[in-house]
Amino acid sequence: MVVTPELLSAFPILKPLPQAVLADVARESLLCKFARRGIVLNAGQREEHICFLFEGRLQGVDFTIDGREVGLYFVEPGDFCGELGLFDGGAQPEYVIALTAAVVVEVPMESLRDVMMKNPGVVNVLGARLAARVRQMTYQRSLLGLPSIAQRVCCQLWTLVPNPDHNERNEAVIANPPTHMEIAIMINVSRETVTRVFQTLQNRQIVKRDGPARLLVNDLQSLRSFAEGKQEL
Amino acid sequence: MVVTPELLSAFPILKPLPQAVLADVARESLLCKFARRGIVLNAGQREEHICFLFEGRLQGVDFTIDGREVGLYFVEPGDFCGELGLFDGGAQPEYVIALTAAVVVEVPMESLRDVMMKNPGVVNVLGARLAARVRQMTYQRSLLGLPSIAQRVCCQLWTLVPNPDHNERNEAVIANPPTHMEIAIMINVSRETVTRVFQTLQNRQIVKRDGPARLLVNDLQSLRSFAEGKQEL
DNA sequence: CAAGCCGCGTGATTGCAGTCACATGAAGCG
DNA sequence: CGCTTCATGTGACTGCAATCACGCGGCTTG
Repeated sequence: MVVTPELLSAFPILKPLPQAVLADVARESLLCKFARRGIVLNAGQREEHICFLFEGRLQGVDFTIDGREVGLYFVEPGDFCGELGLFDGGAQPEYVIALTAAVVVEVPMESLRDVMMKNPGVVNVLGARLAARVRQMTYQRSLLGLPSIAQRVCCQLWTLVPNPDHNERNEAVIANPPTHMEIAIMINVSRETVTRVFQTLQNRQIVKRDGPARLLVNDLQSLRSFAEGKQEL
Repeated sequence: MVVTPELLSAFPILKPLPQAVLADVARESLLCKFARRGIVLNAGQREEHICFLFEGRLQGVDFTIDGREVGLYFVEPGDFCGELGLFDGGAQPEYVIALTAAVVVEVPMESLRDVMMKNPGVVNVLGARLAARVRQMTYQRSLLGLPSIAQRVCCQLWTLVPNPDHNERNEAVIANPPTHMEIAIMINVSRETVTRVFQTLQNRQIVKRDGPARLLVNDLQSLRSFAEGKQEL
């Protein structure tokens, strides 16, 4: 499908680029749709494109030596993934799969590498993004150190709440929430355990399902205090 | 203490730089010694230097909300840490502490940033290093997904074996090995559990202590098959 | 040299989350 | 429209690692 420069400029990282460059990149890019559970990026291969997510939710996953699934990060609309090879030419280390039906713009790695070489600003932005990724992974790792399982679930839920809502209001909506299983592999617990924590949160009216594609958080402040361990579930 | 350009060129990342540049950087750098448990980098602050490790072993550590220590990575001689701020100007996310007495070259972030701007090659090398860091964190995260605790310990031990020895011979030496506690926080287990696994490994003559500062691995292949889950402990 | 600290070793106990098994209900699909 | 698949809900059981408590020996340190 055709990709317009306007579509590309919807992504914060690409927005600062001059129109002419955007047009070039757009010409070489592809608009792809993925079904739920579709494989967006394959591990082990030298993937030939960077994926910009327009709609839906993706998850980076890895597998342990014995075949267990491990969740690494979520990708939200406006963000991208698969950029590691830009820096070292190496293979994609982890799989990226679609958690919901998703719309993705695939930009060839080569064209982005060219843009990167010519526009010093882009290198900096991409470097900053990679740094942010390291920070996020560090945070996620510290989550795994929490001894209380319920706290882990609440922390993960808290990170799924759109940032602007964190302090603003006392309720929020999480669109296209991950399934219990998908949350479970992020925080090293079993699916049933996540279900049981959600059950408790629902009983206390802290969260509420709103159809299959929306999760309401009624009481952000309570969720927060559980996440921070100020209150026990 | 005085830092010579020759000392700097002992580090693979700096080696390719022209002598003149190295001399400039050397003039602004400091040679620091840290005692065991010394704090090399502080979390939360905007640290003003990158630390190149000359001798000893460092560990990046974070803390959970409730104060538990979490191990993130080890730094070996020839490597460096604290570079994240170079990319996004942000604060150092985690602490870095000395596991053994250590000799460190502290290069001011500003001078390295200058070098980076002027030598496009350096940006690429630093970018590649950051990418390697992401790959390493991904691997470490997948370790945590392993259901068998003994396997986790063996995997971590395996990563401590110097790379060149991996396939070469059937024995190896780990210099300045981390304590059981320091290994424990890397893989989310208790100190006692690490001790018990080591006890088993010693009984089977797979590893052996050689004084306080050296750990002998007698049977690399066995260690490997435990790490890969091909054999149960 | 004595004191104290620290890293390591080890047993007993226990609680908690993993696992298994199955029910239920909603959503996709031919 | 019926069938299947998948996400979720829930109870019973159990095993395993965390925790606690303590001993031991070596190293620093005053």
